[in-house]
Amino acid sequence: MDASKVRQRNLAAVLDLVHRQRGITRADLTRTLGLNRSTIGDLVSVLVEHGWAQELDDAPRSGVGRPSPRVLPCENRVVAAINPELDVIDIALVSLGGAIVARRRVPASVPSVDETLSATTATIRELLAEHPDAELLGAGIAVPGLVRSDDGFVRLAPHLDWHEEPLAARLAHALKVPVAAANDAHLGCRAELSFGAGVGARSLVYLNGGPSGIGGGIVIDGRAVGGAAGYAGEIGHLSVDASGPPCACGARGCLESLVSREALAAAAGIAHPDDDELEKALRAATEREAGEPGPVGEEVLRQVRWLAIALRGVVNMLNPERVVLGGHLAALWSVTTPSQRTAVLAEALPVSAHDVRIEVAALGSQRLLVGAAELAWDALIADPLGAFGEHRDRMSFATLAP
Amino acid sequence: MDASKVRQRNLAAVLDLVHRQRGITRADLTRTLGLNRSTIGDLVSVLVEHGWAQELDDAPRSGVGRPSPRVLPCENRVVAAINPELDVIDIALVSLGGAIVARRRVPASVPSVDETLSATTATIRELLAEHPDAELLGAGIAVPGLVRSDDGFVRLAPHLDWHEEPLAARLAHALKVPVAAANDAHLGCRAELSFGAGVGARSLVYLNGGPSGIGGGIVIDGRAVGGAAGYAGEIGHLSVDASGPPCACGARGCLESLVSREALAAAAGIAHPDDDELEKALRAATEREAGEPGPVGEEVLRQVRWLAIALRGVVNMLNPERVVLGGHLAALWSVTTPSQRTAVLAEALPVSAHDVRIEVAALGSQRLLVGAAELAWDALIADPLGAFGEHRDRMSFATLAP
DNA sequence: ACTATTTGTTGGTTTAGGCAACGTATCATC
DNA sequence: GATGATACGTTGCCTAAACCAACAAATAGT
Repeated sequence: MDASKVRQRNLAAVLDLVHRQRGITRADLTRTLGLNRSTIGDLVSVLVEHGWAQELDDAPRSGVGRPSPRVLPCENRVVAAINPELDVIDIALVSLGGAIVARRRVPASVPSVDETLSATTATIRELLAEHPDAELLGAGIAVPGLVRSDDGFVRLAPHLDWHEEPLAARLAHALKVPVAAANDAHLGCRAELSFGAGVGARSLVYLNGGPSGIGGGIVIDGRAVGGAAGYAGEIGHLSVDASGPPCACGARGCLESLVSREALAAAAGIAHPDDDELEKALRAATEREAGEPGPVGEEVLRQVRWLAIALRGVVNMLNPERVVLGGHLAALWSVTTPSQRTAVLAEALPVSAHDVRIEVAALGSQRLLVGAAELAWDALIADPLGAFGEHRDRMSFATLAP
Repeated sequence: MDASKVRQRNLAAVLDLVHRQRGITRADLTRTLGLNRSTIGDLVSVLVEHGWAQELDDAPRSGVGRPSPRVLPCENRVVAAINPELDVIDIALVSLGGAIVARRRVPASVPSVDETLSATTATIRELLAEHPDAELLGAGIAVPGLVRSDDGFVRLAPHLDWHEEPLAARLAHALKVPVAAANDAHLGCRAELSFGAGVGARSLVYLNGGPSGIGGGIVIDGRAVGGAAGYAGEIGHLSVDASGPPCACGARGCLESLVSREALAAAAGIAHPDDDELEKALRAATEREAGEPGPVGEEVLRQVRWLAIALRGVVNMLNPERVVLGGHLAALWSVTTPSQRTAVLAEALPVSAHDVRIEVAALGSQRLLVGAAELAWDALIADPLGAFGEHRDRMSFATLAP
């Protein structure tokens, strides 16, 4: 830890706040980081010089004293965010500050890696052409599968039928910018942590119900948990019923084989709904059933009970500050009654259960793109000077195996 | 992050290595920390001046070049480690470097907090009198119960019948040194991480089978996970069988109600064994039964299967690098066959299961004392100059509520 | 207008890590 | 055992960067 490392950390800390708060006054930076006024001034001016931030004097006059200028992220700096799905490749440019600058959903049908890469690079080039100011600095990919965190190598994406693909390295090769990849639920978690229902939490557990099952992400001490190789967070494969039905993973009674989108949709009488449709249908059905226990209410209750077993285990193990539910778990949660909700953690250890807030994810359909962008920003924000300047060539690209 | 904080961090990093490696050459410090030779020399000399370390020229001649002196922890600096149990209060002085300097097991019978505190302070005074060189710098308490990490406040220790006790604050008041307290399984985990089966692991999960159930500890990125308030790690209350027997915690089918010391001991035909006796009895019984499935082998198999369900969940959720089993879980593991062992993670996600090492805890009956000492050392090592020198009075004691 | 308050700005100070040159202890070879 | 190569400790100087104090600027309230 020498002086230049200190500089790098402090610059990163300032830029991170500017990014996550989407603008913050210098006075607030001073208070939050505990550094001297003059140091903050210096750090901000370095960031401005290097094109990361701009200062604006639109201070919201908030009391006596000289107004503090707001430091805003430079929005022409963007990263690409990619989320390949079964029927579409979702691609966006996301600016510093987490705003989606441009987005395109490219139709596809269980795209191969080759198809995904060519569609992605072409689309990103188009989007960049339409936004000539935008400066592409990196990219992040949200993959519905197991991704090695070191190098963004896709071990397995079952629904896309991808196996052992050096995805990040190949896209980095094509785009000539650093590319990172991670599991989609991880990145949903990252997005909610930075800009959604997880803002401010130091420890949280995120559970996402997606078409391909239940995934999740874990945050401890403000940092996403990857585990030894990046595969952490597979909460869908927590066992909740030893004698339950077999799961695709080979085990029995996994959470995701008992709490499923399909069963909910079937009970509500609709097929292949998106999250909003599902929630609307569930809400309508439960209102229709009113107090009486009908088939939808029963399915909801059944699923909530299985979810409760998993949440109890997670809360007992990790004592998180917050639990965030996304996808069909958010739909499920939104139609539960207050008494059902309190019952969910009634059997968890009281000391841990008492202060947990269970919340519904906030970012909707932008979540995975924002999360993928966060992943890409991470490396850039961690070293605001390293990404440019004289040693750009020494930058760590994900490398393609020969 | 100003210059003095950098100094503090670097001093802490050096001292931490000296402590955990129980001595390390200056050359190795240089390589490990990536600092300049002259800086390491300076840092070490500061630590020596302040009485934390000593340099010895007993270099294990290991090649050409000028030999590097070894930096050793000063072993007269000690912390007290306390572990109240049902029938005994285990008390020790533990030196920097993690060696137990003196230990006394004070008989007791479900001691109250008052009894524990008076016996503890008296015993520590005796031990200090017997070791006039020893300089007491702090204390750590391993409590079989739920402890708030902020201030070492015991929320509940069911088997001792302690409720809402400001334990650390009261002992700090009596001893006039900073005192920390934490859950015993947490501290077992800390001990194994620093000096036992977890050395070198960046992420590990520790499961301990004790007389009062199954506790645990989680390490992510080399740091113990406390959760929002310090109650994380209660892996014994992970549900493994939705329709299982009721647990004392109010839920059903918790791991610790299906995998228990009592059932193992009963099957082996002994009462109230300690860990070693249990392992010996199990080993003898399984050898006696040889290949044939006897009652002991069946109980072992049954418990291993429940354990496997919990471990599968933990591995899928956290993707740890290592799993360490202690207490009766170590005994259980040590009598399993190779095929039973491979079956344990056979149904976990292969990417996560593939690289996990399952190991048996290494520190035996010293574990909790060493872990409690680690907790006490943490605060001291983090600020080697702060604990002494001019601002000793500004030191953060756990304070007793008025 | 005047004061109190908060914040940005500037120039000098201090802290501590890096660096290069030099001294020193060991090993291998002749 | 001299000699050279190697690795490491030691010393003095250099520099990066955060802090500090004094001053300037901009606001709110009287």
